[in-house]
Amino acid sequence: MTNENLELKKAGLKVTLPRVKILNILESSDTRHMSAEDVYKSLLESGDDVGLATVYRVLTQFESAGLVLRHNFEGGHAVFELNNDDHHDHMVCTETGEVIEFCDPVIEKRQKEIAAEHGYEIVDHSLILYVKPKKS
Amino acid sequence: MTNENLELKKAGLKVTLPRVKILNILESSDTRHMSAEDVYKSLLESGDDVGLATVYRVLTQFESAGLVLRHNFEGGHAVFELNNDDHHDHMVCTETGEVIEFCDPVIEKRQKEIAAEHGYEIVDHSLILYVKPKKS
DNA sequence: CTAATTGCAAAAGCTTTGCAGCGCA
DNA sequence: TGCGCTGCAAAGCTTTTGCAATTAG
Repeated sequence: MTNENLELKKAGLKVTLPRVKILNILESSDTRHMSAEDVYKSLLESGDDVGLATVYRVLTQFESAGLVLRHNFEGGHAVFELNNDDHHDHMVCTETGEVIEFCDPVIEKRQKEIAAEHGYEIVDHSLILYVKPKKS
Repeated sequence: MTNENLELKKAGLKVTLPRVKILNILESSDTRHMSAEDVYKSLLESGDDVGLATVYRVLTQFESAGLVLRHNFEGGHAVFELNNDDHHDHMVCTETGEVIEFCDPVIEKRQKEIAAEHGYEIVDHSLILYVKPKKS
């Protein structure tokens, strides 16, 4: 049994064609961050006839199962990426749209401390830097 | 001339009733962070007949003018707050919806450094901590 | 007076949902 | 076979836009 199928089973999801195909696209795409529309178009290009509604449903199920992460960058639509369990934040280039991942222990630590100072603990967090190439 | 009117003039916007009223609501509301819908409902409650479309248009103009800031917290709708020129980030309580503002120099500094390490400079950033009350 | 602004309704864009039919276990 | 899944179309939500009427300067 393939790796994808195992992941689906573990998530308690039936191994269906649309789910396997969507998982494949997320795994093989060279852009790690895709919108539902991106995934949908990618399916169409591969000649696979999957409805957009199904793409949304499957991505939402994957998110609940912890297989993918959903981000709300600016621009009105959500983007999804495979969850590799290596937490990171994002830097989005405002000129090229390029997305760079990073993780900074100093920031992570301060976040926890700040929440604690206010009597809270962190459930989740979202840090996005909107950047542009530096003139050197 | 009132303070609000001056702010509008400075922003190059005609001093119209809807604009003054919306600015007033933002200034006098006890919840600093309001959605367009919140502002709209608040207007209706005051007996002011302003269209929702106008609320959106005015808030967008205010944002362009630097009078307000727009944030995309989770939940599918944007929230607006008056821009006091004191930069801060946000902590949103997932249980009560309460919004707490904070600013941490250590994090701010690291953000700039990280962007620079990748050859970028920061245009804008968004840091939101989703938190819950800590069991003590 | 004239250009900017508004209100209404319609449209747009992303996402979700109802339902009948299809497919995996 | 049976329940879950899919596709389609329709609806939902927030936000934007076209246009005629109104208003500020």
